[in-house]
Amino acid sequence: MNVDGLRYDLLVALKELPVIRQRGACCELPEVDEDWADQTSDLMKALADPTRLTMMASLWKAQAPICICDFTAGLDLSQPTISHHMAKLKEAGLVESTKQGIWIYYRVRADLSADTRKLLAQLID
Amino acid sequence: MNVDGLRYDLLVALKELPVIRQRGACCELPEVDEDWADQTSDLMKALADPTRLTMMASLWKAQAPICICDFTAGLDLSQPTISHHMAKLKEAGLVESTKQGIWIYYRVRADLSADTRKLLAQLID
DNA sequence: AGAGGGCATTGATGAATGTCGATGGGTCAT
DNA sequence: ATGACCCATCGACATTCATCAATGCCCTCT
Repeated sequence: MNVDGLRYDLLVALKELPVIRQRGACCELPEVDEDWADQTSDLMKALADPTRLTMMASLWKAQAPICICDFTAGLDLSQPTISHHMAKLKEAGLVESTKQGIWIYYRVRADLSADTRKLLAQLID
Repeated sequence: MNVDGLRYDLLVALKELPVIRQRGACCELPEVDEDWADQTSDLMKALADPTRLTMMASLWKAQAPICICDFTAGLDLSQPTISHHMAKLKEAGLVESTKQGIWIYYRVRADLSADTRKLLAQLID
């Protein structure tokens, strides 16, 4: 059954289908802040790797500083690669480090925003 | 002031610092599920792009199907690029599509897990 | 049937990314 | 001071990714 070229069963299937569309005519999109998209995608990029996610989850669960050497020993990757991934987490503002003799301890950044903390909790817990 | 080669101010700064460490000795890491890391990083990768985040936020806010042509008209990218990004969101299981005449409408997947919904709400709202 | 619009797919290209070996700076024990 | 250990940086390489032009399929209107 057709009415103006639209099938009613699909109209039902599509909740709140926009207006009857005409060729070449487009609708407006909801406003999405460009800066938000850029910043949030940067955060997602920092977490878009299994190794970094594992590191972040370890630090989150430990609630305490962890030495880089523990990651180097525990994860099956070379030391430069571990260092590189941790540097990315640091660059993203997710972790901070403290030197302790010959060791360097990393921890979840103390002044992380509440939003970011909720996000991590939602991801990891 | 030094005691056993450790400075007290750093001990204070580092809550719950692990045991006094010896050279060559490493500690155990909190358990992090490997499958969780792989799956979650895949989800992060799907969201690790400003364009895809904008699309996802539009669909999330609209709470209704949106025609691809609206994204093509609204975002400053070529039609194949828009199509490519939407295909990635679909492959990640975040959106679903319905054909409607010559148009294709996308929406947030109806059977999205509660966890993923919470994550998106945390990100977008 | 023919024309034209909407969208996915393909192929190509430049940029970004993950990984490692080699190197170097810094710290501690001998 | 010398050696050993920890870690970051550099250079190189292979892979992945974002992007676009060209193409083709499907749908609708005439």
